[in-house]
Order: sequence, then C-alpha cells, then structure tokens
Amino acid sequence: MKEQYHPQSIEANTQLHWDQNQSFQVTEQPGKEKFYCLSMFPYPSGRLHMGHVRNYTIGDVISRYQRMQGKNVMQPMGWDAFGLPAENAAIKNKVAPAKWTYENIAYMKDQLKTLGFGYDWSREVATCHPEYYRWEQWFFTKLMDKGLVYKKNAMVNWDPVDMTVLANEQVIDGRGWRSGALVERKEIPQWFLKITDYADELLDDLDKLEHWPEQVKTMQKNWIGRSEGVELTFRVENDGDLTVFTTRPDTLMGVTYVAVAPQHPLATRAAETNAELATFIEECSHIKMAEADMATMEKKGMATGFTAKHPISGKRVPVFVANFVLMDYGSGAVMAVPAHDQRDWEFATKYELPITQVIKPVDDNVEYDISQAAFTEKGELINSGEFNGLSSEEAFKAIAFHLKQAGKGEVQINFRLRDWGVSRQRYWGAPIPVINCDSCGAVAVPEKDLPVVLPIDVDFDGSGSPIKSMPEFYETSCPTCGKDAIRETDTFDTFMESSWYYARYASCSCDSAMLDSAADYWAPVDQYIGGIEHAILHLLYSRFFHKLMRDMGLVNSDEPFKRLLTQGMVLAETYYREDDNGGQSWFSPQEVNVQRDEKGHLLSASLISDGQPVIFGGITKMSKSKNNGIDPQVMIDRFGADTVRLFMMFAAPPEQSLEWSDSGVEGAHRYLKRLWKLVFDHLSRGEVEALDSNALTDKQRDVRRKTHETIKKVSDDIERRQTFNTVIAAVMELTNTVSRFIDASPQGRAVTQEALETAVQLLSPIVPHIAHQLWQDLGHDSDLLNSAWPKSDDSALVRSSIEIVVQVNGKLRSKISVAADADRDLIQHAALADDNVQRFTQNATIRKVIVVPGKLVNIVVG
RNA sequence: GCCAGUGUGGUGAAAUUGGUAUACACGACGGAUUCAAAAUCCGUUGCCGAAAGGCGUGGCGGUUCGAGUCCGCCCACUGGUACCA
Repeated sequence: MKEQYHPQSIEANTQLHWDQNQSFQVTEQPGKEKFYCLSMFPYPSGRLHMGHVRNYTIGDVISRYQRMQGKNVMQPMGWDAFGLPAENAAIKNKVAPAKWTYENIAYMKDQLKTLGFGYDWSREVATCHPEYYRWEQWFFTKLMDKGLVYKKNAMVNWDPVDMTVLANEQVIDGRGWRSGALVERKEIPQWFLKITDYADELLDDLDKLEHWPEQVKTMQKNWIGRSEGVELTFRVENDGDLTVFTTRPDTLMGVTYVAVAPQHPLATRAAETNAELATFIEECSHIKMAEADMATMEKKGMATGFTAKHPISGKRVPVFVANFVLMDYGSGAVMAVPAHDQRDWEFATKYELPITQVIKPVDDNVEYDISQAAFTEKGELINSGEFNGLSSEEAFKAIAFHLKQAGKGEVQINFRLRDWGVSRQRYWGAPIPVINCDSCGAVAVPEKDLPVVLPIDVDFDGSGSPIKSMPEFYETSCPTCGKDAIRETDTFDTFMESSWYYARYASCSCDSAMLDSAADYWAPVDQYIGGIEHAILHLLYSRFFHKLMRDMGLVNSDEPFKRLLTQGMVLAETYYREDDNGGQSWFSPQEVNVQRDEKGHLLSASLISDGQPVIFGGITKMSKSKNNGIDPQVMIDRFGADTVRLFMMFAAPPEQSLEWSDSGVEGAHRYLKRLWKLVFDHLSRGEVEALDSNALTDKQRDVRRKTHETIKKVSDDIERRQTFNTVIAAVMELTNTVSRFIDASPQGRAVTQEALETAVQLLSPIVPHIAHQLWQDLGHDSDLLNSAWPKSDDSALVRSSIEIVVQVNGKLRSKISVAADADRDLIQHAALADDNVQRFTQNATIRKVIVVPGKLVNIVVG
C-alpha cells in the first residue's frame, strides 16, 4: 500500500476494473429480488453541472447500497435530448441542433464515467433517436384510435416580428426576447391528450404512493384540484346562454355581474359595435400566456352592454369583459359575487358595481365589514328570498335542486387540471405522426410508415421551424384515400419523451414493440431521484402515461415510481459590478478574493485579476446568467471524483438546497487523506489476529460498540431516512474514535481492523474508488461491490450503565449515571439525591416529578 | 396572486416519536513541528458574565412538567404556476 493518497490513479484503475468486469451490466434474474434505481436523465446542455453531480451521486449511493443488500440492481442513464436550448444554440453558434446535441452527449457521457457512476451503459437511450420516438409516435396513434386525443384551438404567445411562437420563458416584460416586439396572443389548432379522463385516478392513486414526499403529493393534489360545485346558465339578452361554474352556489343570490374572457365570442360580438371595447380587448391580447402573469396583473374590465338574466331572481346583471378570466379554463365565463369573493369585491369597488351581501356569520360575535373586504366564510343566508335562514351547506343543495328543476343548472365535479396540449410549433422535437387530408381530415400515420423521421440536416436560422418550409417533408399522400395531403409539421412537447423513458430502459433494444416482458420485470421504478422543480408537471405526466400504457396492456402496475426523492438545488455565491448603463456584470466566485473579519463575516470582495472591489450579490442557484456555476470537471481534476461526491453528500441533506463551498471541498479531501493514513498506519503494524469478542478490555469494548452503533445508524440513515450527510458524520465519528484509540495489543488491533473495514464498507457507496482500493489493502480478494453490507452485532451494543439527564423546572441541572435496567423509583431517588439538584430543590416544594426511563427526570418545584 | 417548502453559532449543518440545542465539518484563534512556509498534528471556539448563573433555534402569541419540533398570526427567502427542462 502506498503511503500517499493519489485519487487520480486509484480512480482510473478502479473504473478500468469495473469496465473490464462489466460490473454494472444486468439482466433479468427471475429468482432474485430486483431493484430499479433511476435518476432523472439530463438535458444535454453541454457540460454536467453540479445539480447533475448531486442527483447522480444520490442515485449511485442508493444503487450500490442496494447491491450490497444482495439485490439485482439496474441503474440506467440516457438523454432527454429534444428541446428548446438546442435551437437557441443552433442560432447562436450556427450549428445544427442534432450535431450540437450529439456532441454534448458524447462530452457529458465521458464526465459521467469520470465520476464513477455504476450505470449499465448498454441500456443508454437518447430521445432524439428515431428508434426511441418511433414508439412514442406509435403510442400516440393508438391513443387516437382510443379517442384519448383531440384537436382544438388554443392560445400561444405570438411574436409578430419574428413570426414565431414563443415559449413563456422567451417573453420578457411582455416582449419577444429576440425581436423586442410586443407579443400577441394567437389562437391556433393544437393536439391535446385527455389527461382529465384520468383526473380521478391520478388523484386517488396518490394515496398509494406511501414513499413519496408528502409535499409532492399535496402539490399534485392541489394541481388536479377536484372541486364540487354547480354549473349553471345565465340567459344573455339578444344572445345565447352563458354557462358558468361555481363552488359557492349558496352565494348565487348575491351575483351582481358576470364576466367573460376577452377572447370569448360574446366579447367579440360586443366589440363589433363598440370601438372602445375593441381597443380594450386588443390591449388584453398583449399579456403573456402564463398563470403567474395573469394573476398578478392589474385586474381590468369593461362593460359589454349586454345584460344577463339571473337564473333564479330573473334580475338583469351586466356582462363585463375581464382580463383575468381565462378562455382556456372552464367555459371562459364566471359569475361574480362581490360580497363574498375578494377578487370580485375589488373589481366591483373599482367599477362601482353593487355589492349585495347574502351570507352572514352564524356566530353573531364574528366581526366583519362588507364595506372593507369580502366576507368569504360560509354562514347563513340572508337577502336570498326563499333561501333565507339556510346554512351555506343547506343552501348549496337547495339552490342546486331549484336550478335542476328549472333546467338551468346541475351539480358538477370540476377539476382545475386541464387537458395536456402536446403540440409545439418547433423544429427540435418528435414529429407528430398525423397527415391532414382535405377529404379524410386528420389521419394517423400507419404503423408501417413509422417512424416519421425528423430531418436533421437543416439550416436553422430561428425564423420558425425549418420543416415548415420543407415540401419534401410535409408533402405526402393520405394513407386512407391516397390523395395529396399535408403532413403535420408541429412536434411533440418534450414532456412526452420523458413520460415513458423509465420503461424503455428495460426494453431498450426491442425493435418490434414499444415495451416487452422485460419492462414488467423491472417496472415500477423502486427509487426515483430528481429535482423538486419536477414535482408537478413531469411527475404527473409520467403517472398519466404509465396508466395509459397499463390500459394498453404494456405494463401491469398502476404507478411508475414507488419511491421518490426530490433533491434540492445547488447554490453558490454571486459577485457583480455595476456597468455604466446600469446593468450588472457577474464574476465567477472563483475569480474573486474575499476578505473576512475575525468572526468570518464578509468584509469586502475584490476581483483577483485587477484587485478592484466587487459587490456581493447573495447566494443563488448556480446559473449561467449569474456566472456562479462551479464546473464539476475542474473540481474532479483537482481533488478526484470521490472528494466531489463526498462533499456533495456531506454538505446538506439531499432534499435541502446545497451551498457550494471551496473550503468545504478541501475539508472533504482532507478527510479522505486522513482515512487513507489511518488504514496505512494500521497495516504498517503487520498481521492482524482474529477478533475474540469475549476477550476485550473495556476500552476495546467501547470502540467495538462504536463500530456496531455506526453500522446501525448508517444503515437506517441510508435505507429509511436517506440522509447521507449524517451517514458521513457518523463514519467520521467512528474514524475519529479509531484514531484516538492507541492499542497495539493483538485484540486492540483486531478491533481496529473491524472498525476500519466497517468504515470502508459504509462509505463505499459514496466514495467507491478509494473504498475499492482500501478494501483490497485491508486484505480482501473479492470485489467490494459484491460484499455483503455489514450487520450490527446486538451483543456489541449492550451497555452496563446509562446517563440520565436531570432537570429542575425544565432546566438542565445535572446528569446522573444509573444501571441500564434501573426502574423509575431508583432513577427518581438518584436524581433527588444529586448534590447540584439539591441546591435547586432544597428551599422549594416539590410538586411533581416526571421520570422518562432511559432519558431524563424533570423535577417541578414551586 | 395561488400552491408547496425553508429559516438553528462567524459558515454548511445535527437534534429520527414533544425530552440534554448546536453532533459532524468549515472558518477563526492559540500551540507543536519547520531555517521558513505549505502540509500535518494537538487545543479553544453560541452570546452576556469574574463566577454563580442568565439568555439563545426568523418575529409575536399559545398549548405543555418540558417546544427547534405541536397550534395561530406575521416577516423574509426558494421552487412550481401548464410552451425552460
């Protein structure tokens, strides 16, 4: 064994060993318990970032741990390769999206290998391969057959200068990011998947996901947003019916106006003879298609001149156009009850519309003032004619019944969830497999003609998708009638590809079907790991897809991911200088020198290159825009992969955000050097005898107890709690104990050997390369990967005496040592007899003594 | 705006079921080693106080023998908000 720790050669040799033995290639083994561990695949943006390193280290730790539990572990990796950034890079660097993507994949794959992750690379998939998206296209055509797909008009952000559809992130302050033109809303025909058909099941099955974080389940539940209410109709004078949904039919008699979306047909008709209204509607079209923008903008409206007839009272209420009513959600119209809804109240106050109170608190002592704010609680009905005196709950039923009798409304379950629009007017995505024929309509591309291959040799200039101006792509004939027809040139939302990749890994080489029987062996994923930012969309779409695949007979399970770990972001410090024009230029933390005071508070910071000061901009998510990304590669080259992995797992628990710290990384590196030295020093003392657990001194017994306590804690921390930071802290405590333990006797050395072997095994999932080497040095011929996870020996855990904390009035006053099996009375006596306790109790009356055996005594005095 | 989370020493954090607040690290300070430095090793380190002791987990209030942990209100920050992935 070498005296110095050289990570570069150890890591290269260990990786070569795994490679030559194909250590991570797996096949289905029916007799053996399987474990499918999956990390969310990366978008190939160019280089790995720290978020990837964190995500994949967590997955690798869990995989290696499960393997040491004797399971058949599959850990695959692939590429979420379609998406907007490739198009942006193509415009910027004048390189085709496909070429850019494939080059990035090659580079990032090398980086993943350097980090030593145990992937079965024979299962690699990239979603931009026709062999992959072929099956997605096939699946879509099957969904068309089953009636789960439809086409309708939907709104997009339109850049009138670049003549292109913009993603929400490409709209900045209401303008196109490249052209600077005011965006417009535009309605275009798009394909939708009927995810709302599965809303009930997606909601109910959340209860089956025992091992999902509660917060993710709550967010999904709220997103699906099941609510019970009444759908009812207002007859509009000189026009048709206006249907609205309300969860508060008990407030119906307080309706003083109704509002429709600016794009509503009624608004359009009203605007034909009202220039002012037409101008208002035009203004409303310049708002970005994002809920956050809609909800925070100034609420504005204008009367249409139409009136609607109240379905019960028959009174006429004005119809408004309001910019906050969404055309894509529900019927595009809402009823307004200003007295009992805060938004309606603000709108009514602004436009001087009447506010009619119809609910009062049941408890007359509850204070409220309808002139200051809406009263939104439930209560008792007033000013509601025949419904007066009913409770909100009774009125819900009574009013719903009344409306149903009159044929004007019905109780309905409503979902916040909307159907999934999957059309994108972009180039770098999977072509939607549909042909539009003048006679036959939209026809699915037949299976024999799949895949519809995306041409990759294109000139991409950013002015719209190139395949939209490629007749050789879109000119075709109708599969049904044979006449000339036009191929769909929109591509799929990239969430389509990421909704089923986990299943394809199992059947990745199958070229005759989307999935084969192997998918059923491996699915569902036992452990899924990814960023919390995917809590709703990706995870909901994947759950939906899994149910679709189940109903198509492709898998047997109801849910794709048994257990979920959502990891936090990786943050770093930011530094900037103000430009002359008021902008900011950001400097990498690695270019900055920081001065701190005695206590470590930041005093000032300056740029290393010119010595001039820079401003500290806070700690934020690593990003290109703030130039605070730390390149994992630089760190790996400097310290080795094990150090980077160790720091990542040590700095914070996985679900929390993690702050990058250069000195923290150096600390992690120092620890590995100390561990190496500890093993080296131990081995340099020569042969080690067998351990005889009955022949140990008290000190040797203490060290051995620490070893077995550590096994117990670490196993629980990895398996149940998934807190890898405390795993490392616990092993550090063990190695600290060993380095303080000086005992060269045969049994002293045997105890040390056991402690060191244990430490190496417990750390091996986190730092597999150094562990691989140390395991051999400690005298093992077999591969550490396949060694059995250590088990704690209960007899080593036994203690003869334990420490009990003694409090007086809840304040710590003393600690006493009692026999481990001491009963309540004995503990209480010992506590009361303690000198320091007596100081606080002697001049007072003891009112109560609380004894928690094994833990503490609290003496309450008065 | 709405939904979900987070907030503990100088810093990252620990405290798992309501029971010793600050484990394990980083930094800082002191010392050993060295011609010197780096590296390494040892020690000190929540705040106030000479000590006894008091105070202390974003803020205010509550429940309890006992609250970082439970409840109510508030503040700040983060993620998502359906075309970023």
